[in-house]
Amino acid sequence: VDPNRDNNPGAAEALPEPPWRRARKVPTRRPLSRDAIVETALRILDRDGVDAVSMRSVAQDLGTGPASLYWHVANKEELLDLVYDRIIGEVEIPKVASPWQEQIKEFARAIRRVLHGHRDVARITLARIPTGPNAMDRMEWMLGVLRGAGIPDRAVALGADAATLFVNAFCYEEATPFRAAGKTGDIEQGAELLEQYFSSLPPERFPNFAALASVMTMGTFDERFEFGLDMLVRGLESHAPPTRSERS
Amino acid sequence: VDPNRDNNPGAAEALPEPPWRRARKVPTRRPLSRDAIVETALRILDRDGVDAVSMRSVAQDLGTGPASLYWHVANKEELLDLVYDRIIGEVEIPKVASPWQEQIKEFARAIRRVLHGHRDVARITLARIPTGPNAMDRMEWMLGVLRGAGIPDRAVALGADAATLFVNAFCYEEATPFRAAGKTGDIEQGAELLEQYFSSLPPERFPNFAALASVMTMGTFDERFEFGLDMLVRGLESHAPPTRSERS
DNA sequence: ACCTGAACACCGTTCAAGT
DNA sequence: ACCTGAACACCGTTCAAGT
Repeated sequence: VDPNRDNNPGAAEALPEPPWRRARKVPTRRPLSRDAIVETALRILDRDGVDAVSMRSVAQDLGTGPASLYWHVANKEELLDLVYDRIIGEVEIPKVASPWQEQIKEFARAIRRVLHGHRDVARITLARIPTGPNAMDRMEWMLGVLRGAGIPDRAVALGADAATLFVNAFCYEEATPFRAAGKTGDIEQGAELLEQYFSSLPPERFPNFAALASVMTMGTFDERFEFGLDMLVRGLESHAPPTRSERS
Repeated sequence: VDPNRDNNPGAAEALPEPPWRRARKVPTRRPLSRDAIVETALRILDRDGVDAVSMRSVAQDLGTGPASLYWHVANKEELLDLVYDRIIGEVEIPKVASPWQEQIKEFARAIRRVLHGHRDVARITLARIPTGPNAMDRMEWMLGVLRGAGIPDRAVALGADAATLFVNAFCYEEATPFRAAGKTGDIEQGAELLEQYFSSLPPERFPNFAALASVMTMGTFDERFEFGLDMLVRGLESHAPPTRSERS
């Protein structure tokens, strides 16, 4: 786009500017647009995390004031919706012909990977019902896989819902830095403090914590995710018709 | 507490004030305390929801300024931790002797009920690792039930984790008013709009949505919760040793 | 030991006015 | 049609000072 050019559809074809005429006030930036705003928000998110994305910070990065954004997006909520759908678009839909259980798991892992690639973006996924085109395509795919597995419609709808909830909630937790009793810190340090706390508990009141202390805090996020995913798929499986090997 | 009374442990036993002496400056409120602050925060939460709880609003209800709270709580995060543990204390630990599956389900339902009784408090549960005494007692109980079911330690720890995640995430979603593309509204209206949207989708791109449209949006929260809960318990069950009837 | 006022560095959104 | 400045009504937290 040439900002020195008139953008008037009804006008005669534009001619080159006469050389003696001064160029129009030099534009310090390209014009605002929904896309430019979303892109900027995403850049700030990737750089400084979700809390750093504000109407003000986005506006500042675009060289304008916060009020100017409201022509292009309804409010912050809508802006985050757009950012989110853009990120979900990065999730590749598995197209290998593997058993449906493995396809679902691989898809869940892909979502986790992509969310992880954008700082703590997972913290904005839970509140919203994803209706953007990218999210819709992926949900459509998931419904297809489950229906293809012979799971009854009701279980497909409710199961896909539960699966989405699990993945989002897990990533949400994972994206939240360790917080306990007002102290904020990183995860490594948090796990250590937590283990200390658990093993300091009076064992007569907390015999199970005492017995499980090592297992409770040892589980890495990967381990916890895979376990939850597996539980979920087992739950879904119990709604699927028996396979040939099970029937025999 | 009589505010006209000295609170000096080392002093001689207090006498009645001589009637001619003017009463001390009339105290407009009882002194601040952790408990009073938590109680006030909870009252505001119950009245106006989680977003209305701020250091400023709590302070105002107590007749003071926000800075005064910081002597008693480290920060807002810690205050919310305390409020949360207090609410979790309302969850009754099931003590009926029913099968472990039913105990877990009843417990999950109790948590949902209690969270529901306090507006959108579920929106603060996900980020925090509950380490308050009430939450710890309840987790201890849950670990006991799962271990009692013969589930191996690793599966107990990871399974309890996943179960907590599910209940909290579900209630979180349930507590969030319908939000889509920046529009905010209540849930009834949201379900309607969502159904409209789903059934307006091009069926050649979204055949599964088209087929499931009614099932997707029809599911009430109760139905979705029970389904997810059941899936979860089925997943846990698959880690338990076979029962007598299954062995035979 | 406990509380306070004032200040710092922020928010999202609206609205009349400008081009 | 698109952008702006200024204002409104908020935030959480700190810190020196008071009692």
